[in-house]
Amino acid sequence: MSEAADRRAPTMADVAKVAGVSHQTVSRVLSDHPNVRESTRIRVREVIAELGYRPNPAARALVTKRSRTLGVVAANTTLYGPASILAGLEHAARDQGYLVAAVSLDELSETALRKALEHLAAWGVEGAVVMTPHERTVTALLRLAAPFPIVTVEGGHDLDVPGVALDQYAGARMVTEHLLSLGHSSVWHVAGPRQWLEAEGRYQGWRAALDDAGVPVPQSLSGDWSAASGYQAGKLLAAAHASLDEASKPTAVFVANDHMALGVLRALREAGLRVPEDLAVAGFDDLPESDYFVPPLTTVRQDFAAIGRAGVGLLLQRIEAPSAAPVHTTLMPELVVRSSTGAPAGR
Amino acid sequence: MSEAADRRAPTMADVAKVAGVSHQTVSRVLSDHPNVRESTRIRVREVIAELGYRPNPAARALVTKRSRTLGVVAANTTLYGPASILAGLEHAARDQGYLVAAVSLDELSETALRKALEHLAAWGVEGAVVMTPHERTVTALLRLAAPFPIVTVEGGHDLDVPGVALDQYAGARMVTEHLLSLGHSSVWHVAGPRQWLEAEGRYQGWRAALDDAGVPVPQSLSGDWSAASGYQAGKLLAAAHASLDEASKPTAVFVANDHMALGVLRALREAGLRVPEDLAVAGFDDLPESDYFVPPLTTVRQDFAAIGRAGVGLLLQRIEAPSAAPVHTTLMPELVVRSSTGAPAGR
DNA sequence: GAGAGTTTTGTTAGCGCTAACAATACCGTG
DNA sequence: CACGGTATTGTTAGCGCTAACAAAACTCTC
Repeated sequence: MSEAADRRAPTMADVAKVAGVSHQTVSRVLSDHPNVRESTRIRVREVIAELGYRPNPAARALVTKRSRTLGVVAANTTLYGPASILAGLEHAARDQGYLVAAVSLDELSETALRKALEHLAAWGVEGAVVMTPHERTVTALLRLAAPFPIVTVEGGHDLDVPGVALDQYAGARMVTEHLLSLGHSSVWHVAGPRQWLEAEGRYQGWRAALDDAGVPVPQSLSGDWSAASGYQAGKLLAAAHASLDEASKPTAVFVANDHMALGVLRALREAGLRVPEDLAVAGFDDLPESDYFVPPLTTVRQDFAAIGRAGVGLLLQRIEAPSAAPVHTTLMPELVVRSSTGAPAGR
Repeated sequence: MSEAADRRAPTMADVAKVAGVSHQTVSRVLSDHPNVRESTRIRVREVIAELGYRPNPAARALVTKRSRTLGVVAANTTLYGPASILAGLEHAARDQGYLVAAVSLDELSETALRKALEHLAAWGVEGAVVMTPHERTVTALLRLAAPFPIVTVEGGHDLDVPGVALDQYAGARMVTEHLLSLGHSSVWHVAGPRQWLEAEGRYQGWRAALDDAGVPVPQSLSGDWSAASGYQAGKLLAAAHASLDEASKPTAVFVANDHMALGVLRALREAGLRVPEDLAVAGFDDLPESDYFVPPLTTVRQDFAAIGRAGVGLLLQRIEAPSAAPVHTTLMPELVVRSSTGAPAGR
């Protein structure tokens, strides 16, 4: 630290001078170019370490036209699912040498999405993953032309944008069939908001399972994913249980996510109904705490890390070959059976 | 689109040529420099819109030496609290014209933190917010010299790094005093892991409240923040309730977070204890679903958006004046009373 | 309507890096 | 040891932008 006032970060030229080579040779060492004599490589590496040299990413991006940055646009990042996917995406991107710029949408409007994409464009991201659970977001995305490739997560597959999604339909079928196999004459459903693609997929899977089994399809209820809305739906279920005749009263319900299922459980309990004896309940998501609900919740688990890896993989592929046909990746969920649908005594 | 093969993005020079001005004038329009004739400004703006010109952030960063990017390092981003803070930080940063690069730590080691900071450094962030809930992370942070300013969130205040934190101590006192005011002879505690600063703060607040009230301090239990660990602690509490004499058995417990409180509630229920009649329970965090636990949980709420704003504010301040004395901001939590500590009948 | 000031615009240089090409150094061969 | 070839290194240009300075163009005044 004796060299006075030289507080600015060392540049490639500084390294070159100290090592007694040209700056280009330093650049070659940094990019692992094969044609560098071993002794030179070692010497340059020493000087780099000694000076604490760090390549300037802006200069590199300027000349290579690659920012090595990916954007991620997500709504509801405080929910377990989206948050897990975000973490998975970041992990995968970092492994590939990319920085992740996160933008959270606090509202699902086209305007908010446009602003988010513009923000990312202004910083020159090479591509972005957009978590588009909502129908509105998807149509907005189709209208909006971003200056970089885009991949969707949970965005449905009838798009000409590549995407990764969990097979909501299959997951819903699994739970419904599990409930039917337990001897229930039918299965009720508390759906999520219809404009959410996940809600729609789960609804369709539930219906298809009932249709295939040839059992009657009860009126479906719906909520907004929150425990509060599940509680309201649960009160309706309790009322139906109390007032309908033996043949048509609900004995099993598939709730579209675990948070709402929590609300349902509470409402049933308050109404004096026992789970699963009077009414079996299943959810979707497998929150870490779902095993500690009263009773522990049967639910559907998804592999978020895999979703993140697939999303980043698809995006990088898209960046390399922007014109290739859009690819869709579908991941399978897994049924987790706990006592809310059977084994009344609990763990 | 008639100009063939001109697929590359327009540059400032292109805009200048079309508008019949020098590129510098375009630059001045972009940066709202006052000395530009109004008619020129309008003309340039038109051409910018017409060509769909977007300034190249790498070129700008190269010459200004400002990336206008902030890093955020966080562990446990799938938990409600950290996820909310992350969203708050992103929001505040975007308002200030900054991009947020998110890095999630999947392990709390010094190595993981170092790698995360190096990753951010390699992309030239101007500063970073590090969410350092764990003692180990904090000491690691002190050892690690990042080439940019750092601000901590929930990192404790005995550092020479500026930080924002919620007053855990005050929050814990509030709950404990609330329970004492209800007539309980003492309050038990299920703590978080001791190395977590939040856990420590809550523990100290609980103890201080008991000491000040001159009541006996029961043995404290502890968990790892998860519902599973809360369940284990709950079993111990139930056992204590069953076996201790009337004077020393637990009648009230303050659990260090809502997830563990959920586990405690389940264990107590399984043991046949009623909440709040046999044992009052309070948590900390106020999850969106805490109002739907059985029974609804008394807890402590924090303002995450405010934490985000404060963090970004502190960081920007630090970037402007890196040498200023470290400032610490403390935010006050709020007690939310629900039926798990009283009003047994519920809502 | 010339001179001094004030706007407004243009010109030049250079941020730190990589790509392309040019120039050496080194190798084995006959 | 001169030759062609290959391995290694150096030189030059330029990515797209802002800062600093230089030059016009426009104001006023008297």
